[in-house]
Amino acid sequence: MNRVYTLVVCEKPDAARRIAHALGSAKETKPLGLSVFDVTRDGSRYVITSAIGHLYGISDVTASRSVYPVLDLEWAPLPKNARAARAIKVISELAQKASSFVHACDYDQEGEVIGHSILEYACGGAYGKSRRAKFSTLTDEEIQESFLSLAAPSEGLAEAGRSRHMLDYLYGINLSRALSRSFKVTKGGYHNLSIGRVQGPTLAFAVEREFEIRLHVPDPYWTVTASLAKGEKFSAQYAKPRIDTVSEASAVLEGSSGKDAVVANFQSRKVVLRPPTPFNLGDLQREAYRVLRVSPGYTLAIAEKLYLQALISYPRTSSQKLPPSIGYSKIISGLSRIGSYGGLASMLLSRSRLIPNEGKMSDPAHPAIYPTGVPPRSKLGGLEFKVYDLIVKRFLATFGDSATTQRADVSVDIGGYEFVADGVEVLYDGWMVLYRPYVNLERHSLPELKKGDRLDNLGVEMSEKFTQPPRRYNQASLLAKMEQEKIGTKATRADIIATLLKRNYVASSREGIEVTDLGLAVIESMKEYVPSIISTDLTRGMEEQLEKIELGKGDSASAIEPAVDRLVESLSSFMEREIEIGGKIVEAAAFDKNQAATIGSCPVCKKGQLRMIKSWKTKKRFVGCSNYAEGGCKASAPLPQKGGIRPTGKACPACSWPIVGVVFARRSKQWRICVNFSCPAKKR
DNA sequence: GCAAGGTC
Repeated sequence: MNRVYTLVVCEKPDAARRIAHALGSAKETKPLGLSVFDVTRDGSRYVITSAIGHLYGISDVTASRSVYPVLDLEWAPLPKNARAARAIKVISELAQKASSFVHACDYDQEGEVIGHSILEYACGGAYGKSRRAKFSTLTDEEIQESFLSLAAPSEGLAEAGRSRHMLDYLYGINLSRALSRSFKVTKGGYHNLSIGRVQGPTLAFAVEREFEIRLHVPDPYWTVTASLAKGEKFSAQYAKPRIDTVSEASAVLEGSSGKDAVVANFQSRKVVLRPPTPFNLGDLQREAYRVLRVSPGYTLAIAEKLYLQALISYPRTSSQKLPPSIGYSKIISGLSRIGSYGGLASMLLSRSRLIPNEGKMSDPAHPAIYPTGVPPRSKLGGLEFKVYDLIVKRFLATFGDSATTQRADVSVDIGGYEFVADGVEVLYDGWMVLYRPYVNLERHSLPELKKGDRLDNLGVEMSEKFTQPPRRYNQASLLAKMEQEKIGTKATRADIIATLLKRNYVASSREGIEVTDLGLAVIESMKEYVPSIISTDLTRGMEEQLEKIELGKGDSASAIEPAVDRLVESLSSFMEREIEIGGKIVEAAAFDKNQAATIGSCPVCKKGQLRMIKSWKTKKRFVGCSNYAEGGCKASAPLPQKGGIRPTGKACPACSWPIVGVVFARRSKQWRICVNFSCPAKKR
């Protein structure tokens, strides 16, 4: 056997496996549990192994977590990560006998950094002499092609990526420590507070919406609706959709009730609906939330799994474009042999030309998400299949014909008042056939009408309504906002939202995402001392700098040094007033805790509030009175130990103890129980 | 028990 080999470093074990299989028949060994593949192709021997994501990161050389500012940073193996440490050991040993190196991590900024660290620190500074494999999908063809056109590594990209790590660490760690320290010097003890370049603006988006909602004053208005028929029934709205006064609405109602209804105008026109654009990750996450109610984070996890099985292309992409080089007809004929896609695929395969309806967004390293056409090796699980099906049908639909709908508008005169209605009907399905059952089009029909037609007036009604505050963000719409503002990466936006929830800066309720008092207090303190951290400007400025570095027009130091100067200045003014800031944060956290735990007023002492308490001893939760201390009220009651407890604000009619809701799963039915253990209404 | 970014 050839003793000389090229060491191929991939980003993750599954990528190493796919690359090895694409290059030939590989022999696998597992030193320290890490897969290593040995394969010979065209007379060259390759030893292929992988990282497990980042193996190195920035580490703090100071020991204590309550010290800031931290400014001396260095790259080091990730601490407390035994798997990463084992991978470094294996790669270092393989590197010693390697004659050359291939950097085969994902082709993007972060992938460049992952490979750079490994080649520099575990392979004796081999980054500069390594060669880069560039692929955007893990299909055999793309991998083989990438090995035929190995290029020099992108040093600018690596430096830009390393600078990004530095800046985020400097801002994030120092400001998070400043917040936590302000809490500690005020109240003592540690409270885990954090802020960063992405958390800051994301929380600020939710705060802005929170204010809009809290400051909204509902304005009454009235609507008048008529039930009409000509063979087919339909309803029509008074032409002024918002009537400001009850007297005006009553006049319309009186003037139109029981009066002749005559078509004053009828128009219909054709509307062309273009096919949907290919999915980028955000589009997929939003659509999966809309049609499957799957959270953005979970959708990404499923897509990642499908990618590693080579069923779809790289999912962490912002592109909405599908270049012809991916081989449209080959993919579609592949799909025609999978499951029930044969019929849909053959509709497209019979065409002379295939042209996808591309969107505007692009990505430097990857095309939009598309199915590879490779059949699944084993049956896909329920949700996995649903997400795969969504991706396949979206891909097919982008090649479909434009659909045509008929849009009709009618205006009806009823006793001198104008009422309007519209109808939407599909004349030609086009791409919609390919995208069922995910098409989002509301059809409602109108009967065949023409000017002068007399209609049956089946009754007119008026109703009072109130203007509504803007809707709360949910996880999908907040993610969409982050995407729109270009904050975070496609791969981490869902995680950032999870962190805000974990910190209790926001809470997720049935209505959506609500900002807590703690979240408000954190934003207020940052607004005063480091306003840039809650604004998207910080990211914008950083991106500009990084792009220069990537293109070789700037260096890391010139981006980092001025940022450190500004940060140090802000931190010192923050520290000067940390007791005052801490006071507000402590108060807000206490308020939230109290708010969350309060179940209702105490029927025994009639002074205190009943709260949910977790026993130190038994770790079980129960209800106790806030008036318990120093010989106060002893009222208490057990609680179910499983499920979410929701205050209802209602009292039991039989015993006047509070009624709570118990939920066992998201969106499941809420069970309402009286918390009083000896409530007379309970049959025991 | 601190960021944001990878991956498991």
